[in-house]
Amino acid sequence: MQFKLATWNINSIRLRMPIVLDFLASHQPDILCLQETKCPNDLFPFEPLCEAGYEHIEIHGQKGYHGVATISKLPLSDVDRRDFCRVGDTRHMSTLFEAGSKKIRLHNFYVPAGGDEPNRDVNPKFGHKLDFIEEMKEIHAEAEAGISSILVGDLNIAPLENDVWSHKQLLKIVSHTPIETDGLKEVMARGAWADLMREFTPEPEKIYTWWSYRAKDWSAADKGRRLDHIWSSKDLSPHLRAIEILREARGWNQPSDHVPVIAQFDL
DNA sequence: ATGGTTGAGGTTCAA
Repeated sequence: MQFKLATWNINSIRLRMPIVLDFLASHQPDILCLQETKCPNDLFPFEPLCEAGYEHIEIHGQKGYHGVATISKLPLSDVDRRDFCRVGDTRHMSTLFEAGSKKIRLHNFYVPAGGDEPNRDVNPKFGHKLDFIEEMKEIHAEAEAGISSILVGDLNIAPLENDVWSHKQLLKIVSHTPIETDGLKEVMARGAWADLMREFTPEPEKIYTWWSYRAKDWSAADKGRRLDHIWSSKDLSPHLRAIEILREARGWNQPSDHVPVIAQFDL
């Protein structure tokens, strides 16, 4: 079967509902993972999503900040909401689903942005980010016998040189500092994860999923970064058919600063 | 070197 999975940092699900519904109608992913829903659980807009054909929805939200949601046409089970760094943030949720002959554990992550100063001695938010990455090293793609894994989300790190508009100019900018990029590569190596976006589009081609709101003309300047990721256990790599980064979504009405990334599999 | 924009939910913080 064809299986289509999307991930998108939505920066407020309630404000963004019109473009979420447009996106679901036009691209019809089987599962959409959202980050930064910024929505308390009791205010989550279940009804319009159910009406759009997404009857299986799991959420992990809080008031004002963070928040992840996994919105699915397929049944979701065995939901796990893990409190990384034990600070009470809603930054992770994993679910289990079946597609074709595969059972798949799906991790949905929103990694801390880390503030402006890349020094944990003066910036506790950067320390939190590094601690979060350290804890992510425990997440293994082959953790459960007979179950494949996919990990998606806004990881707030652009690990490779061509994941940013200028490697040299961003080396001291949070999201592309060596301590972060090395840390994320170690998460991938230890957990036996495959970087599906880069398997489909190898370096040196530049790929971005985020453009700042602060640019005068985001598209002309094109100072993007690849902060959103789709990883999988290595058994799923041969089943990948396509990756699509929906750059046009950055130009939609009242856009998020991140765009959806879609992976298509033949399972 | 600095400022630029957006969102939530208040009169500022986080991104």
